[in-house]
Amino acid sequence: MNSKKGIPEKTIERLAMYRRLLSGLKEKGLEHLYSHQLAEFTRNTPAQIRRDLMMTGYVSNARKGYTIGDLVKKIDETLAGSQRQKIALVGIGNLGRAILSYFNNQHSALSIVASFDNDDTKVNRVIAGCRCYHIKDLEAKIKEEGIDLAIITVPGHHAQEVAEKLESAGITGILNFAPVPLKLPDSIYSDRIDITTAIEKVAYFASKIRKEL
Amino acid sequence: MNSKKGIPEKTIERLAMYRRLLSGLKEKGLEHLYSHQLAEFTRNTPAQIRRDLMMTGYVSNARKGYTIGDLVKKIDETLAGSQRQKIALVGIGNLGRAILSYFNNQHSALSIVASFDNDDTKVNRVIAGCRCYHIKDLEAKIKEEGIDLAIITVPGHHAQEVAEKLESAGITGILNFAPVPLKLPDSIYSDRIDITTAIEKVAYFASKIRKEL
DNA sequence: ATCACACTGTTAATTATTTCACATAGAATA
DNA sequence: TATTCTATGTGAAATAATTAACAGTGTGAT
Ligand SMILES: NC(=O)c1ccc[n+]([C@@H]2O[C@H](COP(=O)([O-])OP(=O)(O)OC[C@H]3O[C@@H](n4cnc5c(N)ncnc54)[C@H](O)[C@@H]3O)[C@@H](O)[C@H]2O)c1
Ligand SMILES: NC(=O)c1ccc[n+]([C@@H]2O[C@H](COP(=O)([O-])OP(=O)(O)OC[C@H]3O[C@@H](n4cnc5c(N)ncnc54)[C@H](O)[C@@H]3O)[C@@H](O)[C@H]2O)c1
Repeated sequence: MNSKKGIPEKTIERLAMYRRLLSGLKEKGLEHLYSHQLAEFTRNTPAQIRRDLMMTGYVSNARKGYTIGDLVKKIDETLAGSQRQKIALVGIGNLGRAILSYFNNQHSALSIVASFDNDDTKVNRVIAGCRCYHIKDLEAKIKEEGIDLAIITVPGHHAQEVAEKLESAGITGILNFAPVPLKLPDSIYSDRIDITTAIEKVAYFASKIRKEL
Repeated sequence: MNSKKGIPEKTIERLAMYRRLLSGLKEKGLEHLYSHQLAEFTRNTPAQIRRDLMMTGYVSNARKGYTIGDLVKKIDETLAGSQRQKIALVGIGNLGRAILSYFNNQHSALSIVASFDNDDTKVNRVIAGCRCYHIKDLEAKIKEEGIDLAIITVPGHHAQEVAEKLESAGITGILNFAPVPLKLPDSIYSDRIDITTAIEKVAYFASKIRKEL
């Protein structure tokens, strides 16, 4: 019933964030809130909030604001969060392990069900309930488990090669932490988190602020 | 000589990325490249590249494309990367340690010079050449070392409190990994990396692609 | 020395995102 | 029941970001 054609990327990001925040508030016993309250929590404007929530098709009952439970449910639907999706993580290094142990405690609809490495000393280790397989078994395992998504945390110069393996294994979405843009067909959605760049950006704008004062 | 008023955030991010990529290419012996080559490497359009590089004020010599060395230097200037900035990292957990050991091997103008935790068992440990101090010494240490920036990797419910400590210690830029938006005055630039949200976004668009095919 | 070519720098057009502003709705009050 | 009042949903306006288009330029070929 939802699904116009095309919710903006930025809105999707914010919806995911609203959902997490709202779930937290619900657990604290809060039942209703207004756009300006959510705006306060998330550090943006009430207008933005309303426009974002509009995309979910949820209709509040005006005077009392949004009913948190229903809203969360509606965001779930919108984000297709109702469907379970399985994730593979490739590269059990420092970052990979951090993400693995963090993420699998958090989530419901998404979970990391297998990890891969090319280092034999890591194969068969179990971290956060998730076993590490050798990279050579990647395709078989992904097909066997019906895994849809992947997180890449291998060194930069291996990222493209790993991405291509994931592609031929049938993965449709990749989140890449390696500092290298991936060349992939449009039939795969891929996004990158570039921590170094993010720090450099903070450095730039912080130093700009310092100069202006 | 550069510094119009206000290079867009997105451009700053891309410039930082171009710089890293170009530095790599230079080390491999490449001296010149065209906007369409850099576009190929970074997975975007030549027009975008040219527009971004325009902001640095660098002028290429038409027929041969950009001289990589000079271009990197110009990006350095633009990103104020010439000035050294010191960084503090708060929260030596899984993620904090991963970032610390990664980042301090990488960079020249930016480095993490101190870390902080409230867990006594972590205090005084040295990771990647960086000593961990007790959080109660945060303000003193930051002032003593002249630290400008901070990375927050503490659990969500401590992030705001830590951010406020950083604020009163005089920090002007924060990169926050906790899944909580921070309330801070405009005199501090703060950005957030939200890994969970990023995965959810990939899940959304990947499943959208699957449906459309 | 001249020409032709391929790529740049930049302005203009397009597209995406955010903000504004207001008519509408529906609880609460009397 | 009628009235008031605050917050919503949404078109329209404003702003930001990307893409296209093209005149200009220096290089290498002739
Ligand atoms: N650690 C960080 O905070 C951080 C920050 C920014 C970016 N990154 C990027 O994330 C990636 C991982 O960083 P890290 O610090 O965890 O590195 P790491 O060296 O600790 O881990 C890399 C892991 O990948 C495995 N690996 C290497 N080649 C492989 C292959 N072909 N197939 C499967 N596994 C392979 C290695 O065995 C190792 O376990 C790197 O690309 C790094 O640039 C990390
Ligand atoms: N690990 C990940 O991949 C990941 C992914 C997404 C988000 N995050 C976020 O990053 C943050 C850190 O994650 P983590 O997995 O490293 O957690 P962690 O529990 O391993 O580490 C947290 C560290 O912060 C310290 N700490 C707690 N309160 C503190 C305080 N008041 N002052 C100073 N130090 C304090 C703890 O002692 C611990 O060392 C969390 O907010 C988490 O939500 C982590």
